[in-house]
Amino acid sequence: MASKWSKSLIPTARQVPAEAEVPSHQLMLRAGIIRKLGAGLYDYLPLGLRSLHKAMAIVREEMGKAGAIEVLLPAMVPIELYQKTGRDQAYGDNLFRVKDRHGRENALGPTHEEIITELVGAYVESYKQLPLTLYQIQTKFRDEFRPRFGVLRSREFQMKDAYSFHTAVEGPGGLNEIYDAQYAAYERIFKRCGLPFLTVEAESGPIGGSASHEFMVPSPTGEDTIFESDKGNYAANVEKCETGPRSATLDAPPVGELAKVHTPGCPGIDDVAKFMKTKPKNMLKSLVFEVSQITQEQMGQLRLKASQTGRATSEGFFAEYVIVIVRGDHDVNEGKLNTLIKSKFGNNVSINLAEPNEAKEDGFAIGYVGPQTAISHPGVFVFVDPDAAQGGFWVTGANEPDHHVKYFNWKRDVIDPLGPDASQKVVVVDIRNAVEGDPSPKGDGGLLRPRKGIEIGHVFKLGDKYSKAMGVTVLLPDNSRINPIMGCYGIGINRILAAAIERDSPGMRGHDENGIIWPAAIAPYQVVITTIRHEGTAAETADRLAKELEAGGADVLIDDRDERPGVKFKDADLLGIPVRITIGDKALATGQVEVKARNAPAAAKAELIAIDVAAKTVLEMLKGL
RNA sequence: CGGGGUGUAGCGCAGCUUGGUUAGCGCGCUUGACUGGGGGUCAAGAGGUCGAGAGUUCAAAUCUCUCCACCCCGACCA
Repeated sequence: MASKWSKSLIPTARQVPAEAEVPSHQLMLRAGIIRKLGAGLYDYLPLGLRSLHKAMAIVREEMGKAGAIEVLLPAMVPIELYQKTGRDQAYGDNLFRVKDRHGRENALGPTHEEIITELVGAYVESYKQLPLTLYQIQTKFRDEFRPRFGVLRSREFQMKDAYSFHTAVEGPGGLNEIYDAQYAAYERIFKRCGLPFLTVEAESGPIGGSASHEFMVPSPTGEDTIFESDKGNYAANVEKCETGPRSATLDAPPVGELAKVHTPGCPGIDDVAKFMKTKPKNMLKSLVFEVSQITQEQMGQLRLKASQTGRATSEGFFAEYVIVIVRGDHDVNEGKLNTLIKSKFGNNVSINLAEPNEAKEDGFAIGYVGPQTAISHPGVFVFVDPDAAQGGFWVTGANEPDHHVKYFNWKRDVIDPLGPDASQKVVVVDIRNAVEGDPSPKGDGGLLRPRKGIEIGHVFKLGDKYSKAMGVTVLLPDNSRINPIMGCYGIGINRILAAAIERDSPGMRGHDENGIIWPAAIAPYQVVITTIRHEGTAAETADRLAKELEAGGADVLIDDRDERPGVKFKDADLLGIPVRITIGDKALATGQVEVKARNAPAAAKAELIAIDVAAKTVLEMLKGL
């Protein structure tokens, strides 16, 4: 049955609620799709739920085609499961915790690797049962620092999360095969949802794992920064984005005498630059990181506190602190740093910005640290970005509070004093976030260009991180046991809706000055029938057309309200239903109705079509929307 | 968590500086009339713990204190 507007709950608003900043948020509120209940908490009204369900249906179909099987796990899970993998710590305050009446602690799941692994551990005993891909569509909870942009970053949201289990990475049934199948399914899903998207290499973050890709809808309102090579053969999230070779020299001759400058109350780059009348790009920024070793059992909890500045461990030489030096106008990339640290010190270490007071006790003048620290702290490693490993007029910290130096020179002030240790202690390496114009890592002369994107999907190759931590094994043909290899694959369903409204690519605009322009596949209705006066023949014709359209598979909303035509037209545009059929006396007199696509230019006239063929014509039209 | 800001009718806002009738305006809502192809006109209405609590005062939306919620920027993150 077609829906009647007057019988539904579609509270449209003329004015934009003050809290909404981005177009999708504003329009979802104005069109009566969502309503805010609290920070990052939204009611989905009838229109919103319809779209959500449509996106879910597409996801389910494509998951099925990719061989994934649907399950439903509890949203509330015992905290012990997350403790087993250390993610109760890794997720930190983002994890919602609830105590039950017996005082038992539970988490509201932010993502379900542990829970699915537990399930598979219980029932999957043999390699014969693998590969296995399970998925669910479920409400996830994350206690975001700062929920914002409406449903783009909310504290409760619908996620499709799939998990695959394998005995091997390569070969038939291996992780790579399923990863590729999920990747392909994602491309089909987003294409069907009418989203212009690109896939980028990504950092895996607290989920962990070896490889990962994100699916991004380009949009100026996106929170992620993507870099693309202008040769079109490389794209990555800034968190992951590598750069091609950049030249570096620590041998450049000094351009002036090292001079200490009193810079009272200027710990920040910008303050110092202003104070010394120079630019951040002429400064060296030194960040102090603390390296800690972590045992497999107590991941994320045990921190080794060394008494000296450096010491020997089973891993070999072990630094307690690492200094990272980048140009003042650049940012340290913690993902790159993490990878670097792990390759140097082993997988059991983690790295964090040093706690200022602790570091001060250990002799670091936080806020005024410079590369010369490497000399006074024998155990400290120094990683230098190539752009910082140059000659020039460098301003940097003097390693004492309220003082900086100018004319710092690598060779004279660090390399030579260190002597033979220098090459081991001072390492030049790509350690910063990419910036516009950096060389592409493909090394083909391409240059990196930035843009913003909304992350709608993310796929990961997890390896055995979770199966190992959870103690899950399967038997192989030779009767040996392994921890299954895993992949995981997430889609933010709510974000599909917001991204559809935000989208702005040629021929794929998600909104204009009049309202939303839904892609037909996830529009709450495909057709809205607007009667100029809802009575008599017009009302009957509306019902008749609705019936024919529904027989053809389209969802129809009949605007049966006793409103003036102007109001109905404005609301129809605001809602963004792909096709509007207008029924008025003039056309009706000649047996016709008017048909207009929402994405047609506002000035374009509606097409007059005979009632008998109207449904057929509209159904045909919808295929292209 | 740091910085900034806002809480007055469903939505958007004024009033607060300088305390003083019954707290206003626009949109929306109700009723009636006229109207009827891009957010109509007129008339009559309904709707408020002024975020909460405490204090000062003869008197508090307005001044003071405490708390709460929300928004923006940042640090951190799907």
